Amino acid sequence: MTRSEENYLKTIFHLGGNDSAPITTNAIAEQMETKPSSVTDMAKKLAEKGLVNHKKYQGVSLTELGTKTALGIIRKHRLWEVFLVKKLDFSWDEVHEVAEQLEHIKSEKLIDKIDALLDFPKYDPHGDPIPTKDGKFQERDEQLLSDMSINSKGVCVGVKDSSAPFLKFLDKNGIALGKTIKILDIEDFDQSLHIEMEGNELRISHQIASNLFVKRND
Amino acid sequence: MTRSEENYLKTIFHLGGNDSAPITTNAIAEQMETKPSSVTDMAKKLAEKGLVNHKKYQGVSLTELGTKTALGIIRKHRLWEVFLVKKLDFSWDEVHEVAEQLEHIKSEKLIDKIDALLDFPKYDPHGDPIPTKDGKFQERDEQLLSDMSINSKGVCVGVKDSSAPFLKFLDKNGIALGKTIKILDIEDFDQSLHIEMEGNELRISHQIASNLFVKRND
DNA sequence: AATTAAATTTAGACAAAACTAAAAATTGGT
DNA sequence: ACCAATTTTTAGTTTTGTCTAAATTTAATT
Repeated sequence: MTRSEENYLKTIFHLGGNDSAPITTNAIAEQMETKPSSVTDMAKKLAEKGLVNHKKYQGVSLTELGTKTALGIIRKHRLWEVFLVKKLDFSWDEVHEVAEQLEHIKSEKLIDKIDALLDFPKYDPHGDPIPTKDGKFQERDEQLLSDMSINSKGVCVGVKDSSAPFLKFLDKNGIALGKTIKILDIEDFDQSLHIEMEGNELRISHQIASNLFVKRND
Repeated sequence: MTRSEENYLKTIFHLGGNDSAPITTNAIAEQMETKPSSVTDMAKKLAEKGLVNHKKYQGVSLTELGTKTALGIIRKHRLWEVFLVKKLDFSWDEVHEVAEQLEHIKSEKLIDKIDALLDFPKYDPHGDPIPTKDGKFQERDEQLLSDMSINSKGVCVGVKDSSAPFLKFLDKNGIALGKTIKILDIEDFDQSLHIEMEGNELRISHQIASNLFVKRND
């Protein structure tokens, strides 16, 4: 497996899609900031290796093997992110870039030892679940803060957008995973939210709320 | 810097050589298990980037910039080796392969944090010195066990050959860095050594002794 | 000094992964 | 059902790093 092949598999996985709703080459190209023709070339190669299904003009979907492989890479990415935050004091907005490199290191023993060192974490610093060694996902009961109603409460368990600017915004406003948020009011005009968090009240836009996952507990 | 360029610089550094005694393309090719013509191609590229000096048919030597770059890679390699042994319980014969991959990760912050986590080690698990951030080497007063004389004593401080088979041999015989060795006798016939180490006596071949660095202390 | 042997470089080719531009297939609208 | 617009693929080119085979330079020997 080359680095490029691994990156394609990961992207295809993240774009979702299944046999009945395959991913278009255009979508993959846009996500990877490359050209559709390059995607077609790679799709052929991956199809030959049995990692994706690809019918001409009909898009791409992961095979079982491809899914397993993608999950392995995502597992490594997320474990390295936890390592960087917990052991090396990186902040959650700094880890992605480095993990993009570390996820391609080939050593089963290495990643298993990192897993053990971290005491087998279930979630990465952004709240995304870490697949188990045998490719199982710990799905979680969660919903977007923007989908909740007035007076409901929930614990912040993840972010949908894990870009540095968004994460820095959260830091600046004291929003972090594990904190409990109560919705005091929702503005009719722009759907902005008035929330309470650890005794403090603050206002956040709908766009912020629609990128925060919470676990409802009221 | 591509991975390949980094590997060439590292190899050229390890082969030693200086401006008055440059490394031949053949030597580099043999070390890297590639062809001399490939080395010539890369030598040109590295020369253009100011990393090596290369005169046609006259071999290759590192420039100051090339040396600095090579030391940076070697620093990363050796720090990762220490990490693998101290934090993840790898044995010293397992670390090289993985470190060969990890040394190419590009993040100054990452390697500085690893350095700090390990409490700024001066030597790697094979006793090789770790260059400082500004490219300084901690040279050490050491000599080969095979160059010492009868009745002299020394502490084992490094291995010349760090291949897995040799390291496993040492493990099997209880030889490790930090142990004190006294030479009881040297056999005229084959230069094999009769040594004492922590109360035990054993016999080792000249070949073994010529791959063990000790610091004399008698 | 000439010739041969060895080392090194050049020239041309290939594979991987990308690109551009052109061709082909699909989709949607009428 | 057809035409136009969009999407996707093909064909041909580029770059990086490698190779083989041929040519060239250096070194060694007589």
